[in-house]
Amino acid sequence: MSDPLQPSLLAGFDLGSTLPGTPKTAEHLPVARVIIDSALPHLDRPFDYLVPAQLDATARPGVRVKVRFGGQELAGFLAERLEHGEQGVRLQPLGSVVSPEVVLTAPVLATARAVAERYAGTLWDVLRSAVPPRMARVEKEAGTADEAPDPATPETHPPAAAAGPADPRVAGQHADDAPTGDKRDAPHGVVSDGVDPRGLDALHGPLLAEYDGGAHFAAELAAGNSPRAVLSAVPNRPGHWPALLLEAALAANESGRGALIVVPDARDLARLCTLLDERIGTGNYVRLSAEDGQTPRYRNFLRAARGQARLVVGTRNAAFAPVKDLGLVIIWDDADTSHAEPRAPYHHAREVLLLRSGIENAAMLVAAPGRSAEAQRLIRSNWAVELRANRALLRAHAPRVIAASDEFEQNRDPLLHAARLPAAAWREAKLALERGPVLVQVARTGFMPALRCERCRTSARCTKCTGPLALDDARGAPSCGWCGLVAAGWSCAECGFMRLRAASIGADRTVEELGRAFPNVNVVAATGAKPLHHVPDAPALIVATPGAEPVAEHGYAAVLLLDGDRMMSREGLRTGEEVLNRWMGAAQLARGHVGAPGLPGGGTVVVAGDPSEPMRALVRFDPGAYADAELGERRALGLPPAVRTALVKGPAATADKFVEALGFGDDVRLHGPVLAGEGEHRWLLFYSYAQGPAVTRKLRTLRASFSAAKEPILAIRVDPDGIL
DNA sequence: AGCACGCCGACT
DNA sequence: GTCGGCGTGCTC
Repeated sequence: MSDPLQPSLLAGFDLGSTLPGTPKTAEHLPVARVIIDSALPHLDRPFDYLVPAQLDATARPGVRVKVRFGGQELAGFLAERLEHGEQGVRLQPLGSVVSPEVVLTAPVLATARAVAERYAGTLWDVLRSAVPPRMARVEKEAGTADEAPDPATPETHPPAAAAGPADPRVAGQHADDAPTGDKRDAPHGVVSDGVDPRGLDALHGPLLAEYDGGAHFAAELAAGNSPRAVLSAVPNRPGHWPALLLEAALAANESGRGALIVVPDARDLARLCTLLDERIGTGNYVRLSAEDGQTPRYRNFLRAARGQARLVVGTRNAAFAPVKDLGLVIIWDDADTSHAEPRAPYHHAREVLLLRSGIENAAMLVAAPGRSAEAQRLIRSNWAVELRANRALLRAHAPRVIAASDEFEQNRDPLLHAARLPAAAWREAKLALERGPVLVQVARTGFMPALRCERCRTSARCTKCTGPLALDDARGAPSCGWCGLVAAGWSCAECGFMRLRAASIGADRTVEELGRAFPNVNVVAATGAKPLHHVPDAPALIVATPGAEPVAEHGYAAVLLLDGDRMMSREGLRTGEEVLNRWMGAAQLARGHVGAPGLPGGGTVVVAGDPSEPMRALVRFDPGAYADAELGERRALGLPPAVRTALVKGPAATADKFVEALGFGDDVRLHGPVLAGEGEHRWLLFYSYAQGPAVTRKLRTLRASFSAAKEPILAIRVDPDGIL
């Protein structure tokens, strides 16, 4: 069909052509620069084609095309139309325009290019996550590019599990209504996930103004300027963060610009969308999430691409969403690991938005319950301002935090010991259960994978390299966490016993044990596998793994953080930061110490474990200070994110040759080679932010020439997480 | 992945 | 002198 030599396509197009049988080319801008779908690094550059006259109208920049390349038909995006191609190159005709829909806008392409450059990856890899696959049927559905958003046609997501009942009164409200909304619109009796009906009045107030510099930030947004800010949200305010982010987005809308909000996962997205449905109406924003399924995802993507909404919200790939006149990008909880793309080039949504805000001259807001070291770096380098919560407000909303070092207390009562419950935690929980629900955060199984001898409790180690043995679901048998050796037929080095016991205790077992420690109390589990979004304001013990904590309507009377020591014991540069973030995530769900107007007070957080810096930061409820101290320390040690890193991995000979050929001097620290799997070598590079662009450019070009020389393609990861 | 082009051996 | 082996490199 796309073969230009087919007579059906040639019919009528040989008039004025240079050769008989050659189709006539477009008169104006006859050259199309095309980005082709190729996994090969040395082909990661645009190629030019001639636009046949018959494709002139549809071959616009940003459309999907098919082109002949080498011997095969390849998919591609038309990047731009030009008057001339490169000198001395015989151009082939464009194969076909797959769809007239413009799915790759110029700023998104520029962002994707910057991301590919920043992560030393190929442009096509980035575009694959930036532009969802085409679903042809969706394009034919009702609704044209010029049609106004129609709230009566819910072209959006399937009903989210957590979504509350829709309020018909808000349908038809438009995004460009006053950003503060109308107090009379507060729906009474509508209880939705994370939104306290009694607190809704507060949602309509200027929430940003509660942060130092927040009012100014909002005013700048509304005035059409592009300020940049980092913010740690005030805890214990059900529905606070979605309302806060919406307020910023609406301020940007007020200046006539679009806004984009990226959240870590479907659960957070459901919370945000519930609020958006109530406040601006389902038809007035676009939701983008890979979890919605391909067809709804493409349908929503098209609405954004056609400019039918000025607010786009979604998970990490939404960072590339086409938003007309983008004025503000927001990332919520940038420390959440879900923001990192698991496929090449492993880009992080925060970095994508950072690059994009620069390219589109858009404002940026990095908001989180805690504070990542990267966000702190933005403050330290004066790239962004810190919006600090009003201290009185923070004091009222922050819970009382008790650090319980459990060493001596723990062993007294066998029931508490079994439940890993320090006496102080038990006492607080007992008291709190008279006032409301109590959250118990336990570490995820994967977080404490150590195995021990079932008889003598000696930790199980690899016989070859003494690395820790771990039970891997995929393999079934225990294997070494360092060298990967499968330890079949293990026996204890200390006592010879042959059975292992998992040192990890899953949420389900904790439920059992807590049930015994708290007779007559309702104990339920909330984990990733068994999610629970919302719990009523009634006495109960809620056992949850980090990230899966349900929201309590009026906050938890107490929050117990039990597995601190186990979580802290994991090796890794970011362990402290991750643990604090997990604690903050749970602690922010506790009631405030004093209690804000309309909200009960008396919230307590008990954190069990040995004293540590993250624990001190939690007690002070100051994640910013902790991140700042961490960043200072990393700078002194020359470790990320104070510096940037890159990982090169592949067959030993190629990897070594590659690193040597990079030819970096003393300004790039080289570590390696480390044996990484079967015959593979891994190298680590450390370099400054200033050198970042030069280093990644070199990595890309060298990888391209290695690829052209038919060397095996190396894995390159820039700023990899979880390696150090 | 395909296809051109090139260098060298075999056959007319 | 010409045909065709397949090895190397390019693909708009």
